[in-house]
Amino acid sequence: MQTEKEFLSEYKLSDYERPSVTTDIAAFMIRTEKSSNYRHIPKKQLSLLLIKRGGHPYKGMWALPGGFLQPNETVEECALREMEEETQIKPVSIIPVGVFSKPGRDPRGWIISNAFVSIISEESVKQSGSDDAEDAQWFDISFEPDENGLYILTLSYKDTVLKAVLREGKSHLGVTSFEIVDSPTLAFDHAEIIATALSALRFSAKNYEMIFDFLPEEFTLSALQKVQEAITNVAVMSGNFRRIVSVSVEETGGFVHGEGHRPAKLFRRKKKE
Amino acid sequence: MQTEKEFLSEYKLSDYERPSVTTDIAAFMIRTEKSSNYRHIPKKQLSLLLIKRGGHPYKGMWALPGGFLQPNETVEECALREMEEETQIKPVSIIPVGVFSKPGRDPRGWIISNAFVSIISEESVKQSGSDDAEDAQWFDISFEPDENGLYILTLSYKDTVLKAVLREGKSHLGVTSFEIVDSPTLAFDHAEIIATALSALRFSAKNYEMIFDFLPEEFTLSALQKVQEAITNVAVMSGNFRRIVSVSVEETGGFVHGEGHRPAKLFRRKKKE
DNA sequence: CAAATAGTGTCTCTAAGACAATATCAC
DNA sequence: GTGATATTGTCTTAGAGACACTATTTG
Repeated sequence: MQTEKEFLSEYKLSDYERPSVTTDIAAFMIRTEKSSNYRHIPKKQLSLLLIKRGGHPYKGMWALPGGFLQPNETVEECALREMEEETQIKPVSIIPVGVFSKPGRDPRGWIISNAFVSIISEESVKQSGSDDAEDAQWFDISFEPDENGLYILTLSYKDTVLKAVLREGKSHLGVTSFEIVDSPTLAFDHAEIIATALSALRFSAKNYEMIFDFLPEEFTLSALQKVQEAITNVAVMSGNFRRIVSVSVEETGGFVHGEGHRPAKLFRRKKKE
Repeated sequence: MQTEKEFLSEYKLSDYERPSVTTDIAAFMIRTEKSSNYRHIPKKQLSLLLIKRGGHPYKGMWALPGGFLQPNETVEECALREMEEETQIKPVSIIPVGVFSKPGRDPRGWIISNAFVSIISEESVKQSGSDDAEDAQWFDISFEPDENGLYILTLSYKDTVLKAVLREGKSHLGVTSFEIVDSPTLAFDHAEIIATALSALRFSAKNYEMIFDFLPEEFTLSALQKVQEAITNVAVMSGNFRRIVSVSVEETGGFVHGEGHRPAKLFRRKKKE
C-alpha cells in the first residue's frame, strides 16, 4: 500500500498537457477634461489603458496590459505585478472579471486568460509620469447598444479610434458577458474582455462604493457624481445623489474656491464603524 | 522583418513554465425530506455533492468533483464534462465563482482551479440513479457565522460530518470569498471553494431567478419559497414572497391534491417576453 | 448683476415588510 | 369539525426619482 508521501514523490504533473495562463487587466481611469469656460465645471471621461504591441502576434495593434502567470504567485498577484511592470502604476484595487478560455483565442497556442478590472486614480497617473510613454495610452471609452441591439465599443485617443461590435451574452452574478461580432483593430479577444470588464465596473458602481477609488482623498460631491455618471453613462439628479452618498462621506472642513461660482465643500470617504 | 506568420511558425510556448489547470464544481441540490406528519409540508434541505477520493493525495477524504482542463475546450465545457463523467448528472446551469491559485494549494504541484456553482434539480438526480454510488454523496450543508465572527461550514451525510472554520475575506461583485482557518476533513482548499461558491449561490438567489432551476417544470409556490429559504437561510413571509415572484410565474391550471389541507395551484416559470 | 454651481427641502410613487383575514381540503 | 396550508388583501415604512427653491461665489 502506497502512502501519500510515496505517491507524491513519484507523481509527475507533466503527464498531462497544460495550457499557458495569463492575466489581462482592464485598467480604468477617470480623466478630467480641460474646461472651455472658466465657469464651467470640467467634464469627466472614463478611459481605459491600452498598450501598443511591440512584437508578434498582432504587432502594432493595441491590447490590454497583462502577462504570463509565474510559479509561486496567485492570479491576483500576477495582475498587480504585470500592471506595475508594464505601466509603473499601482492600482488601488482590482476586481476579478472572469476567465477567457475559448480555443483559438490566441494564435500562439493554448492560452487562457484571467481578466481583472483595476481602478486607477488620475492623481497616481500624473505622479507616475507614465503619461508620456508612446506605447501606453489612455483611450476614452464608450460602450452602448445601437438600434439593432448590438453593442458598439469605441476607444479613442487623439486620431486613433478603435471600434468593435459585440453581442450581449450570458449574465452571471450581475456581470454580463459579450461575444465579438467584429473587432478588426483590437488584439486577441480583448474587445470581449473589455466589454465584460466594463459591465463588471458598471455593476459594482451601482452600490456607490468603489467610485471613491477613482478620486483623491478629498473631493467635492459634484466630482464624485461626475465619476459615477462617467462610469454608468446614466445621469442622476444631484439632490438625490447627494442624499444617497451622504451616508458614505464626511466633510473635511475644506472648500474649493476660485471656480467662478459658489465654493464647494470638500468631503472624504467615511470610514466604516 | 519578420511577418506574423513566420513568427508563429517559429514560436514555442514551451519556453515558459505552465501550471496545470482544473475546474472544481460545487453542485447544489435541494433535497426534499420525508415529512413525519401526513399534514406537514416536507422540509427542503440544501445539499452539496462530494466525492470520496479513491487515490492520493487526500485518499479517502471527501472533495468536490472536478478535473483537468483539456485542449480545445473552455473551462465551462470542462466543468460540464467533468460533472457528467464523475456523476452522470447534467447540470441545468453553471455559474463561474472564481479562480483559486494560491501557491501550495495542491500538494501535487502547481495547479490552479476554476470554480463553478452548478444547480441540480432533485428530479434529475433521481433519474440518473447515481444515488447509489458509494463514493458520491449529497451532503446536507450549513454555513453560518459563530459568535466570534468566524464562519462554520458543516457538511453531513448519515454518520459522516465534515466541519471547517473559515474567515470572511474580500467581497467583489456581490460574492464574498473566505479563507480557511481550519479544515481537517475536506481535501485541498475545497472548504474555501465551497464557502465562496455558497456565497455566490446566495447572492444570485437574491433576485429570485435561478431558484427555478432547482425545481421541476411545475411546482407550487410554497415549494419555490422553501427552496429560496433553504438557500439563503432567511425566512420570508409567504404573502410577500408570492407577491414578488408573481411576475415571474404563471399558473398551469393544475393542482396538488391529497395533502391534508387546501390544494395548491401548480405554477411554471413565465417565459420572458 | 449674471452665470454657474452648491446645497436643501418636499412631494410622489414604488416596493418591501408586517400582519390579518379568508379559503379549502383530508382526515 | 380540526389542523394544516393556500391565497388574498391592507397598512406602514423606507427609499428612489422628480422637481423646486435658496445660497454663494467670481468676473
